[in-house]
This record gives sequence, C-alpha cells and structure tokens, in this order.
Amino acid sequence: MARTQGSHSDITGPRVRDAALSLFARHGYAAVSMRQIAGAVGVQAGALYNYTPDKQTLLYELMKAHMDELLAARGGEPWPGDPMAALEAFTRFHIRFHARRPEAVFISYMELRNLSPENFAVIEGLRKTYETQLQDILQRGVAEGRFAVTDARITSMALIAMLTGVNTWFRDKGRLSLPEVEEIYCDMVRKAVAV
Amino acid sequence: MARTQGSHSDITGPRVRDAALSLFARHGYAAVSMRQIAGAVGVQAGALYNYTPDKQTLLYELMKAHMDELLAARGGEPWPGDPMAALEAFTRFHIRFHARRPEAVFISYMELRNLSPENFAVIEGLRKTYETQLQDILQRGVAEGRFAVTDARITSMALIAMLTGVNTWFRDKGRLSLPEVEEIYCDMVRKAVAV
DNA sequence: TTGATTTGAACGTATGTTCAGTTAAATCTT
DNA sequence: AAGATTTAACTGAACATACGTTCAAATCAA
Repeated sequence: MARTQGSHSDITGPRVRDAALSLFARHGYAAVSMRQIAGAVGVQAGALYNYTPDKQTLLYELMKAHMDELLAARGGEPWPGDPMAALEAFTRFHIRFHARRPEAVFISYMELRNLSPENFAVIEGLRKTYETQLQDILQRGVAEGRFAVTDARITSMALIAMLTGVNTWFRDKGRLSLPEVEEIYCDMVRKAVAV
Repeated sequence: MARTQGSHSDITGPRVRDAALSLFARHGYAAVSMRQIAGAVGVQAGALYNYTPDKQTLLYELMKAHMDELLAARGGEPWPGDPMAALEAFTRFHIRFHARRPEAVFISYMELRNLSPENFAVIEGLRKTYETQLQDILQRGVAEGRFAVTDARITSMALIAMLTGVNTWFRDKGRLSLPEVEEIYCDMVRKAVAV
C-alpha cells in the first residue's frame, strides 16, 4: 500500500506541524525523532520531507509562527495613552495570549539553543521587538512621573519573566480562572512599578 | 596508550560532573552524548561508567546536588522575624545564589522532563520545599497585616519566576553589578506585596 | 602482586535524510 | 462520459553515522 486513502498536502502539512509542536513540547526537540513525528501523523518518515527541508527548519518555523502570531495579536490590541492603563492592557494580553498556547510558548523558551545562528537571530529579534513594547510603556510612565522604575530594561524583563511564569502552573480547570489570575498579576505589576 | 598519566578516581569524578554540567547546560541533555562528555574530560566513553551507572543518573545527580546546595545554603541564612526583612533576605539570597551557578540553574529548570518519574519526584519535592519557604514568609506577612497578597502560593511562584529570570540576562561584567541588581529587584518585590 | 582505573572494540539499535518506485487524485483529450 | 496522462503524495528500503552501554584486556599506583 503506497498511500493512505484521502490524504492531501493541505491536511498533512498542518498535521505535521501540530504533531511536531506537541512532541517537541513534551520531550524536547533533540529527544524527538522524525519517525516519531511521522508516526503521530500516520505517515512514513520520508513523507515529512514534503513539508519541511529538515528537522531544524521544522523547529524554526514553529517558533517563527508563534512569534509572528504574538506580535500580530499585540498589534491588534488597544494602546491606551495612559501609562498605567497601557501597562495593565499589556499584562492582561500577555497572560491571556500565552495561557492559550502552552506548547508553543514552552518550545519558544526552551529550544532557542537548538536553532542555527541565523534562525536564532531572527527569533531573538522578534522577541526583542515584543519586549521593547513593554519597555516603552515603562519609560513613558517614568517620563510622566507615574512610575518609579530605575531601569526600564531590567524591569521589563523582570515583569515578562513573572508573567510568562504563569504557564508553568496554570491549568484550564485549576483552582483559579484566567480572569482571576489576570487580576492577581495586574495588582502585582501595578504596585511593583507605582511611585 | 592505555591511560593518560596521573589520573585518579577522586579527580576524574568531579571532572566528569563538571563536563556534564557544562555540556548539558550549553546543548541540552538529549543533545549531548557520553562520548562528548568523555572527550571533554580527556577519557574514553567507557570510563564514565566508573562514575555513573548511566546517563540519566548523571543528570539526576547534578540536579540533586544543586537542590541540596540550594536548601543547605538557604538554611544557613538568617531568618528575620519581621516579614518584610525576611522577604528582602530571601530575595537577595535567591539572586545571589542563582547568579553564581548559571549552568546548574539552567539545567535544573530545563531538563526536568528528561528525568525518570522517580527522579523527577525527588527534585520536584526539593523545589517545593524551597518555594514553600517563600510562601510561608508571605503568609506570615499577610497574617500580620503587613502584606497585601490574595494568594500566597501564586504570588510565591510569580516572585520566584521573576527572580530566577535574572539568570537569562545577568552577566558578571555587564552594565549592572550584582548588588545593583539585588537593589532593583528588592524594590519591586517589596512594593509588589506591600499593603 | 593486588586492586583500581582506563582503553578499545564491539553490541544492537536508532538517527536524519535520500530516493526510486508506487499509488491515488486532478487534469486533459476525445 | 470515459479513457489517457500528468502531477502530487507517500512508501519502504537504504545510506552513513551516531547512540548508550558492556567487557575483556591493558595499564598504572600502591
């Protein structure tokens, strides 16, 4: 039997990416073989090379897609002029966006070292773009005398680390709902930078 | 040539662990081979099995040693009765301890999924022990009306995530000294939980 | 000479990737 | 509508290389 019936490129492609995302997140890029990914899709290993030139590019494209989505989603959000309102909007957006994509987030933070130098540079650039948005909010708040922040760059990284940490414990049917989590973190963020 | 001159068990053992720590941190557990570790030590792969029963145990023992050191060091620190002073002591201790061991920290946070279930349970237990210490400080502060924290468990994880995040950017000869970093984070932590 | 330490080769298995050959669907021809 | 042809998708086997681990033999320190 040479081909499972009814399978097409436009359906197998996404399935390859989904399987890779899920397996990379669970076991790590280096620990997952192309044969495992193929098995999850229900196909032989050779068939994967219709959808990616190699394993490394498969990882890169998952991370690239995640970062693109992140920046696009952020771009579609409101940007309040008031620094504190902008900070709160950023906080809620970050928690909400990341909580909904635990696997992509996990990969994007854990597998950076498995990217080739060129691919790494691209992802790192996108990450910096995102981080700079928070940094700008903080700087504006400082300029307007609303925030007490001695180093906007360090503070932005500290806050992002805190917010992304939600993903290590948050579960959809856990003790706290996402809005409750948002509220707790918003409180902390607001107070942490307030004058 | 059968043996490099002057090598002994009590010198090779630590060298194996050092090489493994450094290589695991740089490339990840799954991506590092026993032959690479042996090469870094200057020995053949087979010789490693005088110092570890297998690769998995080598990883586990690195993480176990790190967590034991963490808890022992923390146990040797002063425990101020005043909640705010205790929180500040914890914050400074955490930053200082972790900044000095970037490789062990990196491994302990990234390679949890490569532990066998039994080994994972041990490490996770130690991590929880540490985290509970911060949680207790927060709870005491709440009980004494000094902290405004709605959920001590979530807050403790948020703060630890923020503090551990220092390791992603801190470099010894960077723009900021460690005491300066401590100061910035202490300010944020204090304000974030204050009433 | 004894006992600890290391070598070097071998074990079976797995890896990422390639590719000629096979199959099914899409398109074209009549 | 039916048959012929083209194209895209996939298989299955093979490639060279690497993996973790074992172990008899060799080497060195005491």
